[in-house]
Amino acid sequence: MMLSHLPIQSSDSIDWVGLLSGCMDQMAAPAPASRGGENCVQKNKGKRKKYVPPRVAFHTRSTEDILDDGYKWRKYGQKSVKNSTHPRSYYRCTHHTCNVKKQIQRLSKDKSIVVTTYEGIHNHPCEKLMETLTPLLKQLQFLSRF
DNA sequence: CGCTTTTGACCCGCGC
DNA sequence: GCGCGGGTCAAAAGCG
Repeated sequence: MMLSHLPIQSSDSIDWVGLLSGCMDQMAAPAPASRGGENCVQKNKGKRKKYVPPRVAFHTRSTEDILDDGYKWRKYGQKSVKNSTHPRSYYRCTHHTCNVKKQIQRLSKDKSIVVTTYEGIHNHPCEKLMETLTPLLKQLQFLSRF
């Protein structure tokens, strides 16, 4: 899991709100069927509820809406929510193999706070992260020899 | 030219 | 059963 890597620049505080439901054991999220009626995978099978994908939410103090966390996101919707004057944006990871979603919302109380909610786990490596990490890892390996 | 964003419509779950 | 709120789709426009 790589969740603590976020290279957040313009934020001075991150509060985990976070629900880590189901944790990492169900990271292989089944691809959603087309749209509409088929997306409710295993409704009442056994005692499982509904299949809740692992979901993580955290608050970030930032003036920017979009936190570049190393992955590429494509926006697919925007909705105004109740209890908030600001709209909520829906993003999806652009990797075809990876159906991780995230939604970004601003607090109506404090518009300098951005709530980012991740849903699902990336099942592919993050190139940007690797670029950053590789030289560090090499250095670590080198240093650990002494 | 290909990919992303925008935006209204559509669909579904849930509460009443 | 119906209405509302919230999530997603998809066509068209926009941008590099």
